[in-house]
Amino acid sequence: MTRTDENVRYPLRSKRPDYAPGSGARSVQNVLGVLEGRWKLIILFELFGGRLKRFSELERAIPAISQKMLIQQLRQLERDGVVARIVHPEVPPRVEYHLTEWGQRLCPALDQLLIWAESAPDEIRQALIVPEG
Amino acid sequence: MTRTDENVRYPLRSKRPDYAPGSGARSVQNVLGVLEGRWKLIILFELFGGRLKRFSELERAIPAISQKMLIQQLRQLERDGVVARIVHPEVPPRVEYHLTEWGQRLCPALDQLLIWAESAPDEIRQALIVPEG
DNA sequence: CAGCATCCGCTACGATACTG
DNA sequence: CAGTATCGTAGCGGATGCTG
Repeated sequence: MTRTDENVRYPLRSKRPDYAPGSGARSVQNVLGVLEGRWKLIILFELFGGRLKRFSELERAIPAISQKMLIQQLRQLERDGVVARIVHPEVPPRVEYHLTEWGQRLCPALDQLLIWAESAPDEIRQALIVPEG
Repeated sequence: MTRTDENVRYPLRSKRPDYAPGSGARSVQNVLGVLEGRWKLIILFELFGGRLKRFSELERAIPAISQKMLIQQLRQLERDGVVARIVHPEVPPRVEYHLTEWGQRLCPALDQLLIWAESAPDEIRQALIVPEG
């Protein structure tokens, strides 16, 4: 068992705000927490493109991610019902990931987010450039 | 100067992935990083509702946030051109926050996110309930 | 190939106390 | 009222090595 990592659920990051407790807002915040995590969005963007993707395909598609993080984020997304995993009973093993039905419904939202991001004023895009590779 | 906190810019969480370097993807990732942070979305939702809001109004609206975090997140949002700050030269001081024009353009995206969040299957909403207050 | 296990640095976040 | 300063901590995320 890992010490801290891994299977913790943290809606909108670790301890949730007791924000409008009991109301709809609270649960919406919880649900949005599903998207938290450094690589979740990137992974989702990747899966939107190509229906089914193998673990190694995702690794190649996102060179900067470590194996640990890739698995961890995928597992959390799976646990939260956004992506699903297909294990092919073969040797060597083949595992494929894809979006669940609910996960696919994210598309419009992410599209809008992209549109917004691309509408960023030049000054802001400039300011956001982080030097050093 | 604070040790680590505060004025760090961390697109999509601290060190960005050298994901599709040079392409548009990279800068989109950077821009989306603007929304990162535990309270950013909550604050933005709050500001969508009521045009101008005072610091203390935000505090009251989001009881679980600490002063430090509220300021920090507001400052970052301000720096990134999403919210703006109006300081009224009065005693006692009055400061009001509101969305910039670009910030307002986030509305469709956040709307879609809400729609998605509310479309969560009951099983998932159930699973997301975190016990203990 | 897909994945766990483990050690570890770093930092985002929280709680508390103080100020103009 | 609207902040700043400081300290302590959880746990995210990286690197490396091992397994079926």
